[in-house]
Amino acid sequence: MPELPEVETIARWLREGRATEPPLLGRTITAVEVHWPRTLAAPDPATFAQRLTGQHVTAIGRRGKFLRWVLSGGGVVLLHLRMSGDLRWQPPPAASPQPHDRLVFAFADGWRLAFNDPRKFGRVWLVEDETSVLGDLGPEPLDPDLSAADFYARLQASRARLKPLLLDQRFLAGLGNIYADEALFQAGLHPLRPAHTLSRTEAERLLHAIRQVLRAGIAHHGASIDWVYRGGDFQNHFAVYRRAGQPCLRCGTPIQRQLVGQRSTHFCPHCQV
DNA sequence: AGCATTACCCGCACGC
DNA sequence: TGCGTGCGGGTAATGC
Repeated sequence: MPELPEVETIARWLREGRATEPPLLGRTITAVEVHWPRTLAAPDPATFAQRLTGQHVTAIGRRGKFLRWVLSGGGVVLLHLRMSGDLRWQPPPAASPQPHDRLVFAFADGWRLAFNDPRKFGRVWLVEDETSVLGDLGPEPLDPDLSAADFYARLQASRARLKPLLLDQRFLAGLGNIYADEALFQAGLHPLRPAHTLSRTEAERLLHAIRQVLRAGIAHHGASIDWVYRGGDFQNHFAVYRRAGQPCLRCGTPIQRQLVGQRSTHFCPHCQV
């Protein structure tokens, strides 16, 4: 799934539609099918379907890795695709559900939008107060209001290792495994380095690297590294992720792979000290 | 004790 | 066939 860049991309095409797909904005919801109830974090399926019927989405946004739909009649739908979630438009006439369709939104003109999720990790909420779900998220790395000084202060406040810290959505919202590895490489920082040991200069370098890597990921519509998602081509621009044993693009030293906090982590043992 | 940090685990599909 | 791996994070367990 979709780390931030892909969520950004999905938000864009939900808003604008693609050549062969309608935009989500303004289309009236006539029914909601719940094929896998556990996908709904809240409320219960009957309430969810009843409250959405007759409404339309007036605005689409993103916060961290959450997609955000503002509803005409009040309330907000939040969607998290996790590892294998996907949103798929289905043209009329309505066919039987695809394998792994967990939630299907049906619209007045016959088009349908399916939340498809093989691994069943994805979640959808319908809330009045979105802070109940998004409240603990850290700042947006691409927000210009996040200053280098702020970022340095946040690093100073933590004794955690850099890699797990970058994946902690309370520290920073939206970074995932690929982008954490790529950003640490670009900043020349070792993933096991304790956060509070970074200098101001190193903190500034890291923030800059994070922003650059995220912008590159967005520009390439995310990465397609396995069967889950095949939209973007950022995988062709990885410096370290999934390149274990291959030569570092900067110094030629073989890239190392190591589990850190249960997540596979890739780095150059020479460039990242 | 109380906080911060880390490990386990959740469905499923794929490649070796 | 079996095993390792995974674009994530809630919760239980552990560490300080």
